[in-house]
Amino acid sequence: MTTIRDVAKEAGLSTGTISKALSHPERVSKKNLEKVEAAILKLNYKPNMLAQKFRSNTANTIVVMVPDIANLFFAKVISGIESVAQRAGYNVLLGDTRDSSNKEKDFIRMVETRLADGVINLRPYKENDSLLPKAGVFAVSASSCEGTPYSSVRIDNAGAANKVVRHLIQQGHKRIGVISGLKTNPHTRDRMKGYLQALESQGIEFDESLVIEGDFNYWSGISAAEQFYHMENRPSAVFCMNDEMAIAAMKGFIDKGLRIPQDISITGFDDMDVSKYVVPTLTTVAQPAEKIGEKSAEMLLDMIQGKVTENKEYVFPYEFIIRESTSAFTEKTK
Amino acid sequence: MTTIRDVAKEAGLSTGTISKALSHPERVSKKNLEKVEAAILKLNYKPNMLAQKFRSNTANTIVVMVPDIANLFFAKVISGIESVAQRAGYNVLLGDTRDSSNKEKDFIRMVETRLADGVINLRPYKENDSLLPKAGVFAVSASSCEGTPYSSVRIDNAGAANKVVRHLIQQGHKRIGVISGLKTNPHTRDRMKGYLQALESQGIEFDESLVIEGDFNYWSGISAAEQFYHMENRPSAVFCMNDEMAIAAMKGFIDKGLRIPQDISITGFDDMDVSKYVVPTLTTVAQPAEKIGEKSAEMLLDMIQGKVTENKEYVFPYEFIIRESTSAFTEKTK
DNA sequence: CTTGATAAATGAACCGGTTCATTTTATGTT
DNA sequence: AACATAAAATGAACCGGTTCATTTATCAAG
Repeated sequence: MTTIRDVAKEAGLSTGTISKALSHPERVSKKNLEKVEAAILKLNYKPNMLAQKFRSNTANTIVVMVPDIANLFFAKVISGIESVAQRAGYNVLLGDTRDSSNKEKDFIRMVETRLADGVINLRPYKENDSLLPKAGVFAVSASSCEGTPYSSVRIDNAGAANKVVRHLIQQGHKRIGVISGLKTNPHTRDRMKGYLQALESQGIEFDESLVIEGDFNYWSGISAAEQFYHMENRPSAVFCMNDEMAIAAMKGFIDKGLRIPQDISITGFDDMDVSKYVVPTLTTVAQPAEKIGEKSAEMLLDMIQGKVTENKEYVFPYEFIIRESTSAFTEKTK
Repeated sequence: MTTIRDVAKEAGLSTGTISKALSHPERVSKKNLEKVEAAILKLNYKPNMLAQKFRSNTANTIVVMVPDIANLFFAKVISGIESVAQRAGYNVLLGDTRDSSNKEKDFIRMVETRLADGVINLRPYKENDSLLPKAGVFAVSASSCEGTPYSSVRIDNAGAANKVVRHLIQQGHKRIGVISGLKTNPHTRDRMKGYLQALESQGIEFDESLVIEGDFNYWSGISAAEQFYHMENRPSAVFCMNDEMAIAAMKGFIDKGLRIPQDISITGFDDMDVSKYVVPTLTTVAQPAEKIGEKSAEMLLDMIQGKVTENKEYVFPYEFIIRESTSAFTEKTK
């Protein structure tokens, strides 16, 4: 392995000059700059970045902790993070935590041990979550929820849910079912809040039996649809807390012979790509995933570079997209 | 920042002993091990991993170059890579190349500069691709195609395409359209080969006008469907080179009033999650994305650790999944 | 041709671990 | 108790960059 000393010898200069030629070429004479270049070329010298990072004590790396990369929403957020990080000369270390808090600890250790400069956490903060914040660890929570105790980027989940449900009510729906995420999930909590606010503001009484707990995955949507189908007094619309369950619910209802939206309206949350492909296309809430990623990365870099010291919260606007899966309430002929 | 020397002083031992206590505790006396532990706890010492990596000259990191993480297939492959890497104590550096070969060069530089030990490339190798292999750079191509000049993991694309098309022919279809990827894409080439082989083996003449070039994205599927729809002698089945275009084509045909599969059969490639959700569900080829990722990582680690020196090729079995979007050919009533 | 000021180059020290030849301590044997 | 041997501990050197106090070169003005 050729080192900077080899280059120095080859060029007939000192190591200090070589180093400066690489980092501050304007402070080296033209003549010597050429010599350095020639020597580097001749020896095919590649500076050892580990040595650089070690000496300068900056990893130029951020860790992104993601519960599951094979989730399109997260993948898009990461994409946004990557583009900002790359532009700033930072590397992105991927931390697939598989929802394990042990693994999260491992990744946080990376910044404690100077391997990375900061962390972006893609899973929402849970109460009593002792993981973050920690002294000396710069952290940002992307896709977070209300009340996160460190810097965070999110949309107004409650407001979005409120908007969706109000729309359904305005379309004449009175019995509006919910397929929620896990009750313990903070997003579930925020979105449920919006649902309840919407009912209340429109003077509709809350019926607990209309809420079926899912887990944000396909099969829970199928199973929830089944339960709704067999219900005595079936809801005329179902607010699903993500698109995956919404698409599953549609499939579930269709297989039972219901028509969407004529017999039952369905709404989702996230606006995954597929949501505009499915038949019928899905009414849903779009989160600017890529932008959330970009903003998170920008906020983290600002903290790392000392431009910002206190925690901040950034709330992105969401977009409510009305497509084919919802329509006005009509008295059904059974 | 507390260093190993601080710990040594606190414990009344030498740095060498501390270092050994951390890496080879069995070679340190019990008594001193306890002292070390106490000192570390007291000082809250975290070893500087950058220094470790620098000294030992092993990054324990692999770079994964991906053209686009927000693509579910890639995301799954990455997920597989991550799980293997994590288990082996390796970190995964994410390299979103956005299809730019400049960015690929940047990421390859990371292994040349000792920042990473190897590279997994998720985009297929193109002819005259001077990027890899390079001296001293361990590389594996996941999701590759025939004739990749370095270690690679892939499925038999040609064979899979052959199987799909043969199935359609056996169902009585004679005019089988193709929505291909970009002609320059190696996967397109391999799958096209399979299509041609299937036709030939069944004695059907190739009609060039039945091949419409797409780009693997949704809109190209829509546009191709439009072209097929207006064709004089429309095909009775269309082989799409990925699911996204297949789903788009279905939507395109449905919007024109065609029924699937009664009026036209559609097949995809990849078996994205959605493909079992769409109506009708899509007949397609499943690639074991996660396993491809795992295998790629295993192969790379074997190379890095010197267990394997020559290039290898691993071909995974694919799975042909027949769903609702295909049926036997029937004479249509226009 | 000095002189002074500025720009450029030098090279030793340093970052915080690991390594290994050497010394010290512990263990076992007769 | 004396000795051989093995186990444990030591600490200086090292990895390959960067940094900075110091030295040397450059150039304009007197």
